[in-house]
Amino acid sequence: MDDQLILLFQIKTSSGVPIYRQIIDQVTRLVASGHLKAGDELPSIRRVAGYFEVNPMTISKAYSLLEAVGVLERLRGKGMIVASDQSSTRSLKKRLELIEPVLREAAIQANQLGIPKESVLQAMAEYLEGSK
Amino acid sequence: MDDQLILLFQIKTSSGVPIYRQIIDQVTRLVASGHLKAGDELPSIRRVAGYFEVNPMTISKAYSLLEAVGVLERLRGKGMIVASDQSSTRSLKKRLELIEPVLREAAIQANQLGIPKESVLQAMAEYLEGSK
Amino acid sequence: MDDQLILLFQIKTSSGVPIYRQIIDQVTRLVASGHLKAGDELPSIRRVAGYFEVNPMTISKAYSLLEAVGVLERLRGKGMIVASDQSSTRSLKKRLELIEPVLREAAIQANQLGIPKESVLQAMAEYLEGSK
Amino acid sequence: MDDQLILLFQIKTSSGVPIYRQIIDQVTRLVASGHLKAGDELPSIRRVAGYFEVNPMTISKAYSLLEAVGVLERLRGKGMIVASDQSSTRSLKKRLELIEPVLREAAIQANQLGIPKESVLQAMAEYLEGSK
DNA sequence: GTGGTCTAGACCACC
DNA sequence: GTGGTCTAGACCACA
Repeated sequence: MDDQLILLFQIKTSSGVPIYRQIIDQVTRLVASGHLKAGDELPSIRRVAGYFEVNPMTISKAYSLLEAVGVLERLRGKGMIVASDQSSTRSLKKRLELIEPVLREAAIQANQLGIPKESVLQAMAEYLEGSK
Repeated sequence: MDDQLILLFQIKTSSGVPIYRQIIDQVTRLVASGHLKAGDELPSIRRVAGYFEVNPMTISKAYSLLEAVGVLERLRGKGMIVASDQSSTRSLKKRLELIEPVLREAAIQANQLGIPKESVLQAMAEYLEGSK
Repeated sequence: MDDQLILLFQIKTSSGVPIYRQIIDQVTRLVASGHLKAGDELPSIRRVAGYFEVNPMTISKAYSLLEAVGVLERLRGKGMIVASDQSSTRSLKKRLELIEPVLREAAIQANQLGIPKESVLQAMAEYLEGSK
Repeated sequence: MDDQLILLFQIKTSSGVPIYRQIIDQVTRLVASGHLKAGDELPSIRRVAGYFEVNPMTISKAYSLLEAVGVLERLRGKGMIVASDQSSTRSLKKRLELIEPVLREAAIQANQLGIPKESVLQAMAEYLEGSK
């Protein structure tokens, strides 16, 4: 497992979202988008914990929950790998479902603020380019 | 202070988001969108608490934080009103700043999922209509 | 009683200090400094309340407390006047005692902030000129 | 977090000033004067509450407001630390701004009492020595 | 271990 | 009537 993968993680210590949640969400998306494929190894708990200077228990919790959901598999003595059956999460439809909540929330807030639809979409388009 | 205003609040107990946060967010948006103007009275802590059957302290916490941020003002012995200087939150630019975080987050997630820009904007457009 | 006197009052509705306290403190200082002398009439409760758009009860409370302390006297059907015996509050020593609390508080805060003595005194000197 | 820090707090129950305000003011000054630096840990809510025999919520309120103002930061599951960006409160100029209100108030009162400038400054100088 | 949230109820100050 | 402050104690989430 090389360091490259660790760099795929983006952890913000003070952002309201709990660290283990950030890990879970990002692994889920990396798998759904195909950046991580069935059988790929994940960086060890110790590596991630050391790299981000967080408690190993926190990473462990994230991995365990991902295992419970069927996204990861535990390989005795080796570590965690992406589970074999990930077919269901690859389709565009499935991926759109994953971002539906945050899109809906954004839409609600925009409407409550009375921001015109065009302005919202324009801003969104910008951010989509910017976060590439 | 009539009942009309209380109806502007939408509180969902146990939706993850703490009650006092829901109040804060809604008042902020009502002010930013112009539904609440400088000098407008807010429903009293006890009224809101009674109406939604929550503890007065919970509402008090929300109002106090809104005062600390400068959105509300206290009228001793009378109640809370919208603070006089709200010029900074009215412009479209300022309102766009208020939803920037959630839009950015949505953009990041979409890109991590590898969803094409057009699909995201299309979905967003739908939700904007839907939440009106 | 002319309007001049009303102008001697400075009421800040939103300053933490209760309105009736502001009235009391200012009358006390006006008497101690000799701006108000024994027998002088004070503006009626209605005038003050009307001028500052506050509840007459608030002004009444302040006058009553000043009467209880012996600073004012009630003249049946006429209003309030400065009490006859005010000799004890006129000396410089007595007046210095009146500002001791606020000076001490300022000194404590300055020391906790580690501000050099000279800077504090210089700032104070400025404000003394400015508030004349 | 050792006991040293708790000793930096001075809480006077029932002195007019609410307990949570006393905490806020003292932390603010400790940070501004450099006694507390960015990253320093604060004594836990439970420790302070236990030490002074006050309700944890009271201390929590103080810490929360200090976080809202940007003086403190939360370390999830660990505690509160002094926020990283405190550059704005360190300079002598900024510290002078912090005591400006109380100095101004003192100046106003002194002038209303007609106390000569020299007497005020002399008294102030004494108190500055006395409160060291 | 840490802080966050909420409740139920008390007492106070102000208007 | 209004909000402010505090208590005592419960339960939860996070590390």
